[in-house]
Amino acid sequence: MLTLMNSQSEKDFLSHYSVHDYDVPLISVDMAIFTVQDNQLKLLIVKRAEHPALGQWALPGGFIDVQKDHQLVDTARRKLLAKTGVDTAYLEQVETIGNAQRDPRGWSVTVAYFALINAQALAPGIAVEAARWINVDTLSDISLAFDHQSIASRCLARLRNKVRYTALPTHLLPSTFTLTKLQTIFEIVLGHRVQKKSFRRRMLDSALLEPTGESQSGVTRPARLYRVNAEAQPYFFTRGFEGERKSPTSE
Amino acid sequence: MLTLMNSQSEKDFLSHYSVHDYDVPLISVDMAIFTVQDNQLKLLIVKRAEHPALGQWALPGGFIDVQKDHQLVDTARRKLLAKTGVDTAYLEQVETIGNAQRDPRGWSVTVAYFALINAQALAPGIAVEAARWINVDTLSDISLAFDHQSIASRCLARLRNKVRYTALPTHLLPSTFTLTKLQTIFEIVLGHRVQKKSFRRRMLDSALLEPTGESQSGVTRPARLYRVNAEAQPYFFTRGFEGERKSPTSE
DNA sequence: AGATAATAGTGTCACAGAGACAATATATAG
DNA sequence: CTATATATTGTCTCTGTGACACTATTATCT
Repeated sequence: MLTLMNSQSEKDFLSHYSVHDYDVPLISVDMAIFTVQDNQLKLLIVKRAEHPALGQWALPGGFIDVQKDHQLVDTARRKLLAKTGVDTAYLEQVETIGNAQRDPRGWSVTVAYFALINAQALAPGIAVEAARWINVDTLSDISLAFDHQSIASRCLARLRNKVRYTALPTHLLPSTFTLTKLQTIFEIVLGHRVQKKSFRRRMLDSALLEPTGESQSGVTRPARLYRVNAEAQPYFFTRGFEGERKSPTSE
Repeated sequence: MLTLMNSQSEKDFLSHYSVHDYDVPLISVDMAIFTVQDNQLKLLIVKRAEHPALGQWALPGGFIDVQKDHQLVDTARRKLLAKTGVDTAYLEQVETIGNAQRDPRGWSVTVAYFALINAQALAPGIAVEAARWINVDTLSDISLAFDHQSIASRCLARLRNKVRYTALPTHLLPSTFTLTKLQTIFEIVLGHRVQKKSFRRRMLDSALLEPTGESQSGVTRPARLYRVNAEAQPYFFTRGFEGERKSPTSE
């Protein structure tokens, strides 16, 4: 009953189909990999080892391997693992850009992801020479291949925006952490201070965290350790951090 | 100085490059086109005229035309125009899905967009037989080709979520409208009622709208007409609609 | 042992914006 | 002039953030 007006069966159609009969765009995956080191939010860039843009700094990325990659995010995961040695990270698709200008090879589409990784999990020796962590604040000073600077900016904007009303930055920390550590990470990512009380209220009321029962002892009062609550669903706070309420110096 | 270890120049490289030397995925654009008719949020589906999945209902979509389309969104715009006759619509990229299973032709990537159009702008006669507007509430009862049901759900979820803290539904109305009309559209999209006062406060305080100075006269008190403020930047409310505060029937 | 320094954690009020609900305003129709 | 229907406004409550000060707990110093 599916024959309809077209007498060719789907099976016949598929047996003669080849993507190479068409003028197809390139498709790739590019990644903005973020971590926090030295109290700075940093982005990984790599030096291109192949044409085009050989020798230029760029975001890690590459083509889909239709044999190895079961789905799109696997391509991202594979690139992440290759460049950082990390296979447990938060990955989020940000945007797909496609046009005829962005790559000299022709019409090209790239799917941008961002990843958050814990700096402690980084394999130390990997690709030191061909890779660099740059402070995101210096992103605008740096020249990257293709449209990677713009892609990186978009990923950063998405991250910063999302941090306002989710608990994403937990992924930038080891599996257990103190609330003060977590707050510091939030502040680094957001780029401004937040009120201690507001921060703690949010985190503790949301049930996103659970206490491990242990404390981190130091030279001062020990801080309780927390981990991410495994049962917690992705959670959106009904209000974001609002930033400062009164600005005494500016009207 | 860009010669490096690789003696081939980028020009040489590009002159020998062909995308057809590689195993590349298919890439397409699929769209969830929404409008409001008869006080219902509706989604456009079309009957497939070609293999594969010939004769099945699906989301409008298709391949990038590397000649006609300057960028990805142009593909979406072109498909939208072809199916609805509408060329002024709100378009937003939602998600890109890629895997080996979703299309029988092989590894396939699709970029999903949603569009909001004003029902009054619809060209009446276009493709009536091969297209249908379905109520989004019946989406789960309907079988669509490929993974289009899942894509449509994601687009709907994105739309509903975004309506909570933006003024997107203005795009579902003609260029001038009353606040009551706008509120009704919000309620239809959100799927629940909102408080009249809250709604008006938000809209009027945000400066997203500006009064036309005119009123719509009817059998009762005339309602002021508004239009979208052209200078207004995309605006996110600091709080979303919160829904009902007390639920008297459920504890 | 007691004082000090330093960070962890809490109490409390002000404030903004949403929800609830009622009151008032302004058209047309009869 | 009155009734009806919808538009528009007033005002109180409620929730969650910002501000800021206060208390708690540890190690170290004297």
